[in-house]
Amino acid sequence: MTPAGRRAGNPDTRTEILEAARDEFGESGYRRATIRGIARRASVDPALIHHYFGTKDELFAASIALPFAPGDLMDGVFEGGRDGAGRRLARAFFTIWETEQARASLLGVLRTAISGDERATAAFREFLLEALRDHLAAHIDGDDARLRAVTVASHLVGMAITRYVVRLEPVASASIDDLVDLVAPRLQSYLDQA
Amino acid sequence: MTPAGRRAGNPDTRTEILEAARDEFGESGYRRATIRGIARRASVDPALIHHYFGTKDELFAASIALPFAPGDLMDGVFEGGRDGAGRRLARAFFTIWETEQARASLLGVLRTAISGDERATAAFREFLLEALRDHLAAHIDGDDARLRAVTVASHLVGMAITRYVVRLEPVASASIDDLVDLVAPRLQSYLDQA
DNA sequence: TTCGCAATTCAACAGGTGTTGACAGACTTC
DNA sequence: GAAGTCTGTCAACACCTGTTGAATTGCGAA
Repeated sequence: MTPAGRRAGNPDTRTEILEAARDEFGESGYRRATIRGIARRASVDPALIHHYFGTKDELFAASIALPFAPGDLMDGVFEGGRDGAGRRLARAFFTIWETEQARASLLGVLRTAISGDERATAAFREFLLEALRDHLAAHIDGDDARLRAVTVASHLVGMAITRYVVRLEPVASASIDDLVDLVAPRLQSYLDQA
Repeated sequence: MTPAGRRAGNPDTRTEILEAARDEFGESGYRRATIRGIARRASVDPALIHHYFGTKDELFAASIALPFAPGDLMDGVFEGGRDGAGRRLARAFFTIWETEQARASLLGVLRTAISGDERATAAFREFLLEALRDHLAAHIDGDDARLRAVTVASHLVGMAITRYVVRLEPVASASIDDLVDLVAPRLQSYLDQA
């Protein structure tokens, strides 16, 4: 189709590849996604992907970079103290998932981690640890603080799966406001119970 | 290694293959699991698998059969009315996941559904619908009954993922009693709120 | 203008995959 | 004990995968 050699103009093909990769990994996870599929989506030869990003591993790593720092986000959630933190947490969580780029990245990580790949699982575990569990536990009292923190994280992960992965109604097309109203009180109760 | 031809004795090789398949699909999901890997685990030639089960699809279908009927289970949960149903639901859920065979099957379904395979996702959706959402919603009042039912299911799915898939501590090695104590009140509150 | 470098494709590799058909050995039945 | 059926392996197929090296074309600087 496309003739060999450099194209006319100065198209940002590298970025197009990265976006195609993010979408493909988001839809299929690491294993099911193929270099050839990503190349097709970016209208590019597979070899070009290796030219820019090296191995499939490195491409995946580059494609799941998040447009925010989880730590900062958690700081915002607890800025006003524990009162209302459940609500702010729920809103922050769903808001992130609604932004297209973040959703694709998060889906890629989630799908890959759950697929059974040991390295991906470990990475996801670290992510949940640093981003959620430890920050949450720091604001919970009692000796089961970490247990309750992970339970909060579990609830959120579960919501993401039914809404964005399985797309089960009526959660899939509920408004964020409704979801926050519903979930926030239970999250808060996990945080508060002494 | 093993000589060609029928083996001595009457070993139930078919069952061994099925167990190997269940374990392999449970660890890796449909895509990552390979016929050759299952054959290796069952100490058998790959062709024998096709002889017994036909295609990989059919083997997967045979391997995820659950040793219980979800409908019956839900009947038990609501037998004594809505009072205490949250607790009975949580206990039933974790108890099932603790039985080895069921866990492998459930992991296989979960991993495959979340991997992005459209057919598997649809199947999982139907499963959640029939097994959880509709049964739960029938015992919840208010016009957001289905929304709250799916939220309950989401929480449970999330717990299964952190405990059995990601194995994030301290949820991974908490006792079932502790988990039930923690989660049941919130499930109950989803069921009760009018 | 020319020259080097970056962008891009082409063709091929080595390896893994599901699946198939032909063959071999042991149990079952008459 | 011979015939037939079930259990099992071997060898090969067609296909898809990630990856590589060489070749081709355009851009920017000297």
